[in-house]
Amino acid sequence: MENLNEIVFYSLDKAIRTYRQYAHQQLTAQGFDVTVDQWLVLKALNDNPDMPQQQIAEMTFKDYASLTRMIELLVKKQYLSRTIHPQDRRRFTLTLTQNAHEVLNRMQKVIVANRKHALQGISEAQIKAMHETLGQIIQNCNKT
Amino acid sequence: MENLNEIVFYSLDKAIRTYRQYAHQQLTAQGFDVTVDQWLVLKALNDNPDMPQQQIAEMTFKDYASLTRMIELLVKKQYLSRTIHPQDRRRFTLTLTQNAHEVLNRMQKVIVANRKHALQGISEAQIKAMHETLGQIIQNCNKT
DNA sequence: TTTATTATATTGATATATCAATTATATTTG
DNA sequence: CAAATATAATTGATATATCAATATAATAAA
Repeated sequence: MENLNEIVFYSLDKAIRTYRQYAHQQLTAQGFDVTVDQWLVLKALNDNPDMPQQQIAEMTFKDYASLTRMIELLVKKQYLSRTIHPQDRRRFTLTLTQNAHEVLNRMQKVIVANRKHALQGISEAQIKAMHETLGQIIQNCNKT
Repeated sequence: MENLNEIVFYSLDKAIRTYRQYAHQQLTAQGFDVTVDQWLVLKALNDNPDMPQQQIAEMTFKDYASLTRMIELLVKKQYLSRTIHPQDRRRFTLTLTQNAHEVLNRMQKVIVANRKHALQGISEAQIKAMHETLGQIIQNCNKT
């Protein structure tokens, strides 16, 4: 019991990696060329149209630099269009293309199915408990 | 309550990222030039001297290709020495240098403190429950 | 024993993570 | 208004993740 604390972070790491692998496999198997991370960014941009990139980055748990590069990629893939922001010329207005909307719609079913698959046999109560524990860990690690 | 399932993976992701950031900060603050991942690989190699890289990779949840590159780095940093395996010339024997042993010893205290910090205010029972839930997720995602 | 197959590890290409430095623009302050 | 400061985003350098392809050696099959 003494070393239980010591390995829970490995399980955490392993669980999220295993889930990501599974989710990615399902998506590519269905012919989507959007990664889980790219999906997350598109979703966040879609739900928060006029939000600065930095806040999108925080919302998606991504580094600013990473986000910049992901956005470049999504523009190149023609899922995003980037125009200068009318009020603040340091910023950009990022708009999802029609193509992006279609892909998001088609992906939704797979995403939901992935989560359901990953949570098979786990009760709402367990999920809630884990959620709370994770919240505590996040809080702890944000303190010095 | 309906969308609880849908966000637990974000919390998972966020928790492990936040923990890694915290752990990394603590290590660099104490002057260590070994990342958490590198530490994990050194530890695994130390505990399993004659194990093939593929198994080390599985044990550390790393991709084979990633591991190859991490090992290169660790050799360059003079934490590992690499010699051809006497029984199987496709393989290498990886040995920790004296320097690596010393660093591992000195890091141990910080690593343990990091985990303790991250788990403040969380009971053994909660940790155990989370551990089980994570195990179930891992199992689920390893099935088709 | 030669060939085919399998196993071990590396390499290349691309995506993401992180830190530090930089550019461009806005805002504040003197 | 001009200088200092702050903000938004990008860029560079390095580390890691992932997939596909390759090289080399070991083993199995013909």
